[in-house]
Amino acid sequence: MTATRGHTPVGERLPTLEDVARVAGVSRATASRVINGIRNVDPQLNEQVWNAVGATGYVPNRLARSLVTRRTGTVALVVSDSEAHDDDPFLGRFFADPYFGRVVGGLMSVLRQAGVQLALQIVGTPDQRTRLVGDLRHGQADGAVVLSLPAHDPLPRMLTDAGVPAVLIGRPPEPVPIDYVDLANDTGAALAADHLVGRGARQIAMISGPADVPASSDRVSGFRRAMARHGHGWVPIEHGNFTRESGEAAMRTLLAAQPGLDGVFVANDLMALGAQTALRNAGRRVPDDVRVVGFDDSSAATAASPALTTIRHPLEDMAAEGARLLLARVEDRTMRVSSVIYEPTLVVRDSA
Amino acid sequence: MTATRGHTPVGERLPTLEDVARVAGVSRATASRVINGIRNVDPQLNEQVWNAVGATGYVPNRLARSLVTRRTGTVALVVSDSEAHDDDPFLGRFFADPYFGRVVGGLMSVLRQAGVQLALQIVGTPDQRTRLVGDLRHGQADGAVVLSLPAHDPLPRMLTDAGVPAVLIGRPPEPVPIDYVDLANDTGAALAADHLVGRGARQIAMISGPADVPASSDRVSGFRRAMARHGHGWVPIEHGNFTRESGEAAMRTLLAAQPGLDGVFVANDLMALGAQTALRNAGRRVPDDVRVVGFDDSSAATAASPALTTIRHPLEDMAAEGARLLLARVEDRTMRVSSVIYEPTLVVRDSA
DNA sequence: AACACTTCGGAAAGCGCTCTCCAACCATCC
DNA sequence: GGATGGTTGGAGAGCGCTTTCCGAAGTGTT
Repeated sequence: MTATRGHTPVGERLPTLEDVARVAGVSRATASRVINGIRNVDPQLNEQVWNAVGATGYVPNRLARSLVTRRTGTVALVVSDSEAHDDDPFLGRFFADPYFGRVVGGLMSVLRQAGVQLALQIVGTPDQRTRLVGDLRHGQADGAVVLSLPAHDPLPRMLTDAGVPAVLIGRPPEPVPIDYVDLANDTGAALAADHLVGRGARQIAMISGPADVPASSDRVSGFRRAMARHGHGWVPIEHGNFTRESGEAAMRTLLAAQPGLDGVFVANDLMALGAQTALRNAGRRVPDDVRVVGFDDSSAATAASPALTTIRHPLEDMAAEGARLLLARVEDRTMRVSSVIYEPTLVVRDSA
Repeated sequence: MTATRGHTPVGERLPTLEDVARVAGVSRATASRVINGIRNVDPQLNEQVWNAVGATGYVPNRLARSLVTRRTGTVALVVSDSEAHDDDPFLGRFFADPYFGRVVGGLMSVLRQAGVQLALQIVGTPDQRTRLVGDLRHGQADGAVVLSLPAHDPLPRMLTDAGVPAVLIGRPPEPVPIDYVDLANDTGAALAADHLVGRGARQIAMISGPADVPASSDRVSGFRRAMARHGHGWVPIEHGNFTRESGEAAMRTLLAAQPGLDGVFVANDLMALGAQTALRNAGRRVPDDVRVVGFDDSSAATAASPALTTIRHPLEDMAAEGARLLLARVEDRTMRVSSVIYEPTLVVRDSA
């Protein structure tokens, strides 16, 4: 069936508010009021208008509406990657990682109910950043959720300066007056430390992520502090870059330097997978010879063998809270800048 | 610094084209032409306008522009889930699955370069479908990429009827004149069959997905046909629902019915993971006692132990092609309806 | 019955932009 | 020198909607 079958035809174009008004025998203003439920309108006219809406098959034009209301019913999900080239393979990995999807899922769980849609934006170059901020100031979207990847990202600051409602997933690398949700990474690391020690490990090392990523450095400092409390004033740490391969390499290095190692905390599950491979290749059994604790409780953790003991962050909940925070700020821009920190939990499986 | 620092102030509001024109000493029309690079404009005026743009910090308002050009520079990514309740836990799983992210990554790789952004939409109820189609007809987005989950989804048909440019990822369950990209699921299943037989398996079964999902039924029929060619006129098949748990359960059932089983093709990696667990619990070694072949080559496949032999689909490439197809149709709506089918490949790892 | 007070619908002014006309201008040609 | 053709810039009409501002009713009070 064609789209207008059964409707009062109005030529080729889509029915507009004008058409509805004409059919209902009222003015455009009245039709608008009825449709938006503004002010008391005579029940009689009210019905006439709704009938006309039905007869014409009218659907409001969001664009036109947004132009005047300055509200779009859209928030931007900005993936900020300072090194992004146009076909950065890194981005492919990023999207394929469940991290991205979990964030989207968490956001959508809140946004859907508010009837808000999510527009995905990727920015890499300074140029793209400027354009993005410009578009956002124009109300291209009502606000932005920022997934900031690089260590020194000017974007959060630019957004606050421009007065764009924005919320960060993960704390800003440098202090910026911006709303954010984050995980207590240090507490999570401490949980891992306590567990390793509790399981009787004596020679404990850590495989960390890049030093300049906040989440990563927080895990390092949290782990160091907790280990110190357990009497380990110094902990060998090897850096990786959150990939499986880097975890495997780091584990080999660690093992070479300290063959008696019997416990390792790895800053994410993917690297932990690599570490397990390295351990297996070195003839170590997990968890009997070496205890391994990961971080993230990603799907990799349950797929691993032995299944990974790891630190779980409620990423969906965090993202959902971020969405709520953003929506609140869109509503009231003068709201006090706030942050919400989530506590991670230890998930004990087989690796430690 | 405030946003207008260093700019010719124009009061509280953002600079408009009008402001630029005034500063440049030309008419709004001329300023518009310069900014959009239309027609030959006197180089002198051209420069004046660009200077004015710099001086005012002007950024075009996309909304206003879209309203008149009827082009938004946005395509919608529609996740169609007929059973979606407002807080459907299924959707959470869907987003967390790398499938979603890989599609997004593939789409973005093309869309980014075209300067097009992606707006995520989830539709479940008939009501939401109608609204979505209405919005799309209005040019809320230039087109739609549809991820259709349910078996009998009216959405594809609705979109073509409404004349909205759209492309499906995965073939439509019922024939609809709509562009789509898909995987040769049957060929992939045949690959698995050949491999299992080639490895010497004699008693082969399959764990399939829901019968009414095209991708799933194609894998079943492809597998059956290939097995028939190898002389296995009949293959026991147990249904799962693509989750790990259902794979485990299906494997147990299969094993109970046919203890001598020595090869199994599982319609996706996640269920294959579950199947491996069930096999291990039943004291079967993989691949020595039972060979296992999965499907998808998801991250679960490499994380599994033993690592999964599986069928790889180039999902990113497929999504990218989908984006290209859509962009082409947006450009030329009369384009012939076309589909692109990708060939899967066998990835041999340790499980078979 | 005259007054103030409230309620309600319509006219019209935008929101910021594009693009069609049309007038003005320049160069060219007979 | 006037007619011709080709550029180029400006005026202004929209795109579809919301919302302010008013005037016209309707309600209640003295």
